[in-house]
Amino acid sequence: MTDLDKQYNSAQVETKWYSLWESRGYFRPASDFVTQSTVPSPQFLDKTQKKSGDRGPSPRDSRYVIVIPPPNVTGMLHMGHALNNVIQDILVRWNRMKGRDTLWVPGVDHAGIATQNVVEKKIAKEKKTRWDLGREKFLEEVWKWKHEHGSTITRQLRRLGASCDWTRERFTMDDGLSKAVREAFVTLYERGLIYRGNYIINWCPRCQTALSDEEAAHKDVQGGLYHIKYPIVKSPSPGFQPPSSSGRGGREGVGIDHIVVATTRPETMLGDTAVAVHPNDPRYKHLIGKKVVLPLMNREIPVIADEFVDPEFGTGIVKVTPAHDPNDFAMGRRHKLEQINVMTPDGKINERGGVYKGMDRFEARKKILQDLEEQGLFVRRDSHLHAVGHCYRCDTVVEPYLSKQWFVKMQPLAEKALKAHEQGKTVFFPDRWTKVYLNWLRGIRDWCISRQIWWGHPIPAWHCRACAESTDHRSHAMDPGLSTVDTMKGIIVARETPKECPHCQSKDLVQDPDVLDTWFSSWLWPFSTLGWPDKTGDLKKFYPTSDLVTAPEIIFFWVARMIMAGLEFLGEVPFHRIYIHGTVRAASGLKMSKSLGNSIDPLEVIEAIGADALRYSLVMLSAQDVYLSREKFEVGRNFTTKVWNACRFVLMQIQDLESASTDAGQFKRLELSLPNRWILSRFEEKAAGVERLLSQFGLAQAAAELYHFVWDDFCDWYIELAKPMVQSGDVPPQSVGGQAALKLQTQKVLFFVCERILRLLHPFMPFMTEEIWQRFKEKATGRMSLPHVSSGNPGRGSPIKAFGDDEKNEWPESIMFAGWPHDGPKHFYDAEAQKAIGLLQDAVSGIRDLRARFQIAPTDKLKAVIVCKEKGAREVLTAFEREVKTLGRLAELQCVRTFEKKGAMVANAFPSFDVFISVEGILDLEKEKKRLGKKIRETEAWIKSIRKKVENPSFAEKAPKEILEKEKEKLEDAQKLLLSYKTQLTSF
RNA sequence: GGGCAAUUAGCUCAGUUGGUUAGAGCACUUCCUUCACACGGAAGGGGUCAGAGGUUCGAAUCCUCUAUUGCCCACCA
Repeated sequence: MTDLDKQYNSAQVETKWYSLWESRGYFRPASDFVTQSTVPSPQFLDKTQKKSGDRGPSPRDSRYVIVIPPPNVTGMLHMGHALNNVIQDILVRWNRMKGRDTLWVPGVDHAGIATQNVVEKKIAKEKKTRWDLGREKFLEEVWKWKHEHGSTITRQLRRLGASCDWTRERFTMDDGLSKAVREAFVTLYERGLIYRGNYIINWCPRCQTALSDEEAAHKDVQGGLYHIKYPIVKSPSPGFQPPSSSGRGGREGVGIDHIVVATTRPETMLGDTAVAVHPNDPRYKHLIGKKVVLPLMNREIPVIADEFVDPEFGTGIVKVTPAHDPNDFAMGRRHKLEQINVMTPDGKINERGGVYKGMDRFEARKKILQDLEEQGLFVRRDSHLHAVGHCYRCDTVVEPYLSKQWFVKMQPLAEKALKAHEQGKTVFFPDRWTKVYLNWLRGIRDWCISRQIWWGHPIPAWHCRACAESTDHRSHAMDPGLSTVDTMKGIIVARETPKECPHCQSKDLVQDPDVLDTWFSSWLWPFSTLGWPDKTGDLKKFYPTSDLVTAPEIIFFWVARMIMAGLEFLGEVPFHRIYIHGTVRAASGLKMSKSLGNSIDPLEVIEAIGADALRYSLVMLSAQDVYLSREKFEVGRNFTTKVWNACRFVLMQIQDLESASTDAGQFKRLELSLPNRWILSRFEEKAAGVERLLSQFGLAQAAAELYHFVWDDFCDWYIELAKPMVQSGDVPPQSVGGQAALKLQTQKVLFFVCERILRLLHPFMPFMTEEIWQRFKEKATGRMSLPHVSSGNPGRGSPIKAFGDDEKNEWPESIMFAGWPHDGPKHFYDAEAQKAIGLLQDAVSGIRDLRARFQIAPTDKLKAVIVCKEKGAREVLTAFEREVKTLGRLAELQCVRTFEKKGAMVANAFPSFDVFISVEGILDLEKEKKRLGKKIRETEAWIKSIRKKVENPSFAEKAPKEILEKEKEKLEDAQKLLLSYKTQLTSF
C-alpha cells in the first residue's frame, strides 16, 4: 500500500480520475449495463404514483434523473454555473451511491441571439455584416464557430467534476431536438394554440428582432415627462393657425386654444392618430369629438374618450400612438384609429416621419423637442422615473413596435400547469417560489415566439405565393377594423417541407423567414433530450425526471414553460421537485459579471486550490444567495486539506492491520472501547442527519454537519484518543495482551469509520475521496483500480451492500459505487459511550483551560486531581485515566471521591466533577477570587431564571414532560456548579 | 404601485416543527512549530438576535406595525 503524498496534488488527481470515470462509463445509468428484462419497471405515466411531495424520492423510487439547465453554447463557466452544477452533481452522486438508476443528461443551448451576436462580432472584424454573407453562408459561419468553440463549456463542466452522462449529450439544434421542435410547433398549431398576427411587441432595434415579454427586462430610468401643446382646431376648421402664446387659461391641461399632453417618448408623436381623455373628466368633457392639430406634422387628429386614461396622471390628456405603444394600440382598436408606424426596424424614423426621416429615435427626440420649443409648443420637462424595457441580451432600449409575429396561446397551457400544481405534482424548494410561479401562470400572456434572426429553429410554416396574392395581407396593418389575427390563408404548417400547396397545388412555396425563440426548444428539454417525439427506451425509462435544479432568474423563461410543455405533449409534469438555489453575487452585492470586473473565475480557483475545495466552499455558502470573494474559498481549501491529512494519518496507523474490512458485523459492542463505541455512534447519527438534509435539498447544512463531524469529532477527539491506542510506544507493560487487542480494534474502527466518512464526503468532494478511498481499497484487497484510461468495457464491481449488511470486502472499482453508508438500522447508537466521552471531554477541556489561564508550559508535566461528585463519573474518568493524562499532558492524575485541598490549587467545576491543579507560586489570589465571584453571580442568575420557569405552575402544567425534566436537570447541574464555586471560594 | 427576501459577534453567515446560559467560519488576544495537518493544535474575549407592540408557561424562532437593504413583478402615458 502506498502512502498519501504529504501535499494533495489536485490537478493530477482530478484529471486522472475524471477521465477514468468517464471512459469507463461510470456516469451512465446502471440500467445501460443490464439486460432489458432486469430493468426496473418504468414509472412512465404511472398513475398510481402519488405526490412524491416534499420528502423527496421515496425509497422505492429506483431511478434518479436530472436534466442539466443547458448552458449557452457561447458560455464560459462562471460561478453561477459552478454553483448550479455542483449542487446537481452532489444530488446525482448521492443518489447513484444509494444504488438508484441514475442519469444526469447534459447538453448545450444554441442561444439564438447570443450566439448570433458573437458570430456577427467576429465577421465584423472583417468589416462584414450578416447581410453581406447572406443567410446560408452566415449560418455556415455559426456552425463553424460552434464546432470550434462550442465545447468549451462542457469541458469546463468536467473540470468541476460533473458526473453527467456525456454519451447522452444533446444540443438544442441537433437533428433530434429539431424534430422535437417541429413536432411541438405543429401539434400546438393543430390544437389551435398557435396564431400569427399584428401586435405591439418588444422590438430590439440593435438585434432587429422581436422579444418576448420576459426578454424585455424593465429597468427604472430617470427620464423626462415632456408637456407639449396641441392646438385645438376651431370648428369649422379654417386650417391651422399658430396659437397665441397667452395661455392664460389657468388649468394646466387646457388653454383657450390648445391642450397639453404629457409624454415620455416625444418622438412617437409623429405617429399620433388621436388624443384621449377620460370620458368623465369634467375638465375635458367639452373637448371630446373635437379635433386638435398634431404639431410638426400638421395633421388633424380627434379627441377621443377612453376609460384607460388616468385623469390623475400628467395633464389627464394622453396622446395616442397605436403603432408604438401597447395601450395606445388597444385604444386604437377600440376606436378604429389608424396605425402609423414611424420607425424602421433599426430604430430610425421612417418616411412617414416627415422631415425627421433617417434620424435615430433619440436624435429625433431631441430635434423634435427643439422644434416644438421654437414653435412655442413646448411647455416643460418634468423629471420622471419610469420603467423602460431593455433587451436582455444587449441592453438596448426596447421599442414597442407594431409587427406581424407568431404567438402561442398560453392560457390553456397554464391552466394545465395550475391544475397539476393543485394535484401536488410540482413542489418548489424553498416553498416561497411556489407563489411566484403561480402568480405568473395566473397572469400569463401569450408568448411571442418568432424572432427575426437567422440562428435558430426555422418556423415550420410555408407561404404559398399564389394563395397569398388572393388576400391582401398588407392591408391589415393599416386597417384597424380587421382582425389582428391572420386567417392563415396561404400558410402551410407542416412537420415536413411540403412539396406543394394543399389548396392550389402551387409549388411556389417559401418558408417563413423567422426563427423560433430559443426557449421554444428549451421548454422541450426534459423529454426532447430523451428522444421525444420518438417513443424511445430512454423516454420510457427516464421520463418524468426527478428533480430540477436551477436559479430563480429562469423560473418564467424555463421552469414554468417546461412544466407546461411536459403536460401538453406528454401528459405528465417533467419533474416533481424544483430546487431553486441562490444567485451568485460579488461581495459588493452586485451581480458578478466580467464587464464589471468583479468576477472570480471558477477555473482559476480550481487551479489554485482544486475542484473539491471550490465545490465545498460553494456548497457551504449556498444556504441563500451566495456573496463571493476570494477569501470565502478558504473554508473549502482548509477543509479538504484537513481531510487529506486525517486520512493520511489513518493510513499510516493501519499499515500493520491485516484484516481491513467495511463489514459492520465485525464489531461486537461489548468488546469495543468507549472511544470506539462513541465514534461509531456519532458517525451513525451524523450520517442519518446528512441523509435527512440531502433529501430536502439542505446541502449547505449537510456540508456543515460533515465539516464539523470530521473536524471536531473525528480529528480533534477521536484521532487524538486513538493515538495512544495505536501508537505502540505508550503501551503500559502490565496490560500487553489487552493492549494489543485494543490496538487492533482501534485500527479496525479507524479504517471502518474513515472509509465511511470518505463515502459521505464523496458527493461533495469527489476527486479527493476517490483518490484516498483507492488506498483504503488497496489496503483491504491488495489492489486498486488503476487509473489506466482504457476503452474497454465499462465493467463495474458489485456495489458494497448497504450499511449493516454482510459485506465481504467486495470492493467495487470506484467509490462511486461503494454504496451510501446509511440505509440500515441503528447499529451503533450508544448513549452510554456518548455520555462517557462527554465527561472525558469536559475533564480534558477543564485541565487545558487551567493550563492556559495559568500559563503552564506544555512541557511542564502537571499533576491534577479530579474530584467526582457522582459515582458514575468517577468510574468513567478512572477508566479514562490514560486518555485524560495524555490529552491534558499530565504527569499524574488522581480520581477521588473526597479531597482535602493542600497548598495553592485552582479548579474548574462541572456538574459531576471538579478538576484541580496545583499552582504553587503562580496563583494570583485576588484575581482568582474575582473570577469565582463572577462565576457565582452568573450561576446564581442562571439558577434564578430556571427557577422562575420551573416554579411557575402553568409551566409544569403545560410544558411537555421531557422539557420539564430537562429543566430540572439543568437546575440540579447549576446548583452543583454553584456549590463547587462557593466551596472553592471559601477555601482560599 | 404590488410581491418576496434579508436585518443575529468587527466581517460573512448557520440556527429544522417556538423549550439554549444564542452558534460557526474569518478576524482578534494568549500559548504552542510535540513525529496527520501552522491551510494546524489548545484556550479566550466579543451579541439586550434592526426597533416597537402582541400571542405563549416559554419567542432569534409565530402575529402586527415601523425602519433600512436587496431582489422580482407591473402598460399608468
